[in-house]
Amino acid sequence: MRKKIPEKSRQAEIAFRKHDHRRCQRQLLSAATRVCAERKLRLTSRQLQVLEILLASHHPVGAYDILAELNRSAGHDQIAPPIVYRALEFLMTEGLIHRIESRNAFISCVHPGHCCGARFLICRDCDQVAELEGRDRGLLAAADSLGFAVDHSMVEITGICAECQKHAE
Amino acid sequence: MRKKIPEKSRQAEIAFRKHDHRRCQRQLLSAATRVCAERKLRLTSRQLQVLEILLASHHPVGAYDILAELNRSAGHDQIAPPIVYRALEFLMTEGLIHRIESRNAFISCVHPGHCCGARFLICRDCDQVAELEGRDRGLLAAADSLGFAVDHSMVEITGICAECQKHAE
DNA sequence: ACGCATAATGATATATTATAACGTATCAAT
DNA sequence: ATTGATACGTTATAATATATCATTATGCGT
Repeated sequence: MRKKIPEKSRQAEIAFRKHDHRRCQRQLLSAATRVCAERKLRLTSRQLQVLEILLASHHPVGAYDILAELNRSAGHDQIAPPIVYRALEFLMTEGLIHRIESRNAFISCVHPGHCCGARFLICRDCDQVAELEGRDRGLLAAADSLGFAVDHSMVEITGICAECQKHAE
Repeated sequence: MRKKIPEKSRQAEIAFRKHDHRRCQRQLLSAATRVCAERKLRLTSRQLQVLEILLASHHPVGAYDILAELNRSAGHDQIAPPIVYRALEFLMTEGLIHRIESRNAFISCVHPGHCCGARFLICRDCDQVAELEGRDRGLLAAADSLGFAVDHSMVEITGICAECQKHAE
């Protein structure tokens, strides 16, 4: 018998569930805005642009895809890589997005600003990424027993999500 | 009270312990040779060369560092990237080495050929990497409860190892 | 030993991802 | 208005990875 999933993590696997993404997007955007306001940071229009591109889906997006997207809407003056990477760095520092190392790509965080030790399930069929909330107690305990002081943990699980398994049948 | 670490995983955090690395290296090399023999695979001299470079330490090594190392011993005819990447691919497929995604680098496996769901502790001070053995039950259970079919898992924990913490005091 | 199929290597070119370095613009606080 | 901090813009280049095709080595059946 599995323990009931706690209230706080209900949104965790939203990527794999059918949901009103418009709404999801709006909520995440306003949460991000709120986080920046609380921290007295200005979220510049470039940073916002990049964040919005990532909020558009639960797929990871590469820096150069973001760049292309920006250039599409930029008109004639082309934007260069550093601009994207800087915006990404800001957003990561503030915990509004994550980097998916196994893809060299970025994804919006589903609980902006409150993330530590995020863990991802990456569907290699639909390419969507779900973010499990909460720390991994077993792992941290193992590190602890070796006297290892954890700084940052990165967990990326690749596989096939429930939905895609159904379709494959 | 912590459960006793099982026999099988005793070698797990060897990277962070003082040990006779010559011996460690020899053992891993012969284990790798044995694995290839069992699987009726030939371990070519290139592949062996690359493996030996990785066995030299418990540090992750970048593909281009390996390349440089090969070229150092190669004499005048220079070796090109694809050669290294191909050898790395072979070694990874056979579970003789791992890729450390957060570093874009590679490291020898401490239990060659029998690896699944390896988890790494990466010391950002001494740069050594310990490989925890065994799967992460909590994580797999979480994936399972969402109906997610796990394929491959990547766990990389960054921090400071016990030894480096002592030195920093 | 010979020839075939397979797999690994070698070589060239290029794609993809990321950063260094330096100057300019913006904005808020004084 | 001046200043200090931060983000932006621009150019160049570093670092990582792969596509492609020709060549060589190896294992295997005869």
